[in-house]
Amino acid sequence: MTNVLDIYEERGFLEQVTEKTLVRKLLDNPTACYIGFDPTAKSLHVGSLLPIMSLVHLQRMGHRPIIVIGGGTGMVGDPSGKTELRRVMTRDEIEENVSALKKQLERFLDFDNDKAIIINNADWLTKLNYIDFLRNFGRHFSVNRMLTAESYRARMKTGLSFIEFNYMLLQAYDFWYLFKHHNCRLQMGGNDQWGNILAGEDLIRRLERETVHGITFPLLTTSTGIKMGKTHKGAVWLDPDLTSPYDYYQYWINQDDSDIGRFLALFTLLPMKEVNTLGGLEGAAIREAKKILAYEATKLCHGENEAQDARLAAKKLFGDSKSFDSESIPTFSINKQEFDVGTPAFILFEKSGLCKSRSEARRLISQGGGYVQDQKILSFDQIINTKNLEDSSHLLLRAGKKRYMKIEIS
RNA sequence: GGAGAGGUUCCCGAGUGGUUAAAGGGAGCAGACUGUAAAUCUGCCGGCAAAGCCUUCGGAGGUUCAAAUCCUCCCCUCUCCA
Repeated sequence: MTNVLDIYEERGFLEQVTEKTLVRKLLDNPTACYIGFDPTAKSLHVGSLLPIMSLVHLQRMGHRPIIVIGGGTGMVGDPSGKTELRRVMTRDEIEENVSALKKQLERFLDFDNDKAIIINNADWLTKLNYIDFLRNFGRHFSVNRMLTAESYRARMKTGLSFIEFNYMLLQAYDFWYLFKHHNCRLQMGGNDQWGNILAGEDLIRRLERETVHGITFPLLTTSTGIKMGKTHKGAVWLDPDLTSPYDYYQYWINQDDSDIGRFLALFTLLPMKEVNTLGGLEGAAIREAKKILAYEATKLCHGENEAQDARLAAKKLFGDSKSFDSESIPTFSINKQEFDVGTPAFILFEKSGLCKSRSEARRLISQGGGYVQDQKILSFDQIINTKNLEDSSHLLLRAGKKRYMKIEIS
């Protein structure tokens, strides 16, 4: 049987490992492994996909993923990767997010019979007593050591508050808690978590004289060096209400050529043979690989049907024979009366959500980036009404080359 | 607690009484070129039915015909000292 570690290695998941031979040995047998997720938003986004995929592989190989939602640590704020003090969230906000995230993860992992579990660290962290905590756990942390951690060193210039400084202790405590209660001997996370993971490993060694392990993943940036998952609309969410499966599919298909091979390995479950073949494509042929990446990634997140719809919509909108009727193109409804009267183009663009403001819509159209039924709109205040429909039953607006919006008349 | 520096539009960062919706860079958007890619070039990049008007430079007041810029108080951050 293959060891997950080999899968990770082959697919490019590994950045740092505490000790490879020992981790491999550990993973020869079913193991509980934890990853923490921040409840700072009500949905996970593409940036969290890498850890999620790592758990998918883990579970497929017979191990047990433990997802820790940082409801407790979220109240403190992880300084890693942040240049500024994080906003402190209220308990209610966090609670709400915790349940939303749980739902999303269920798409990727099987939680039946506790094959994977989700827990909120607020359950144990909020019960801690300060003095007891200091005496029993705080004594094992050397401030001198902590200050050498990259995450803290980076903050020495810009400032670091005491509440954030404690984050590392809490995450270490998490690891210890999971070790005690769930026999968890492995923690994974983004490379910015390395220091926190080591702190936990260290704590468990001191308290329990046991060796546990950690793995970190590379922090993904696109080839252009930008953090993944941002578009002009903001983050790319896994929640279909925040980012439609159509947009999700489009996000993947628009990735840089040079990222495709790497992303296929990380974000799909295709066999590596296939990944390597697709990743080796060059020139325009890469588009085929992108289609597969987009389809597979959408399928994992939203299911097969949604992925097919998104693919079909893309084919219709971007293929040779353009057609404008597809189910999964983002749609905006307008009532018939209002439509018959007519609306200036820039207002329609703003209303439908294609543009964030009317000014933006004006600019777009003035610069020649606004289309109705594939016809360029010549002036921003051109009236759009029934006449533009021609034979069609609905209207298709386009912003730039790639963003579409279907207008339905109801 | 003391001394100093600072908080500017998504981010970085200029600006120290009118010519400032605020330089420059990054990100983003559009056009050209393409392959729904990258690179490159060009334009845009607070809002508004818009050659005008309105709102922005940590917050609240004040001086002035005129304030991001000057004064007062407050809040926050950093550096050094305790």
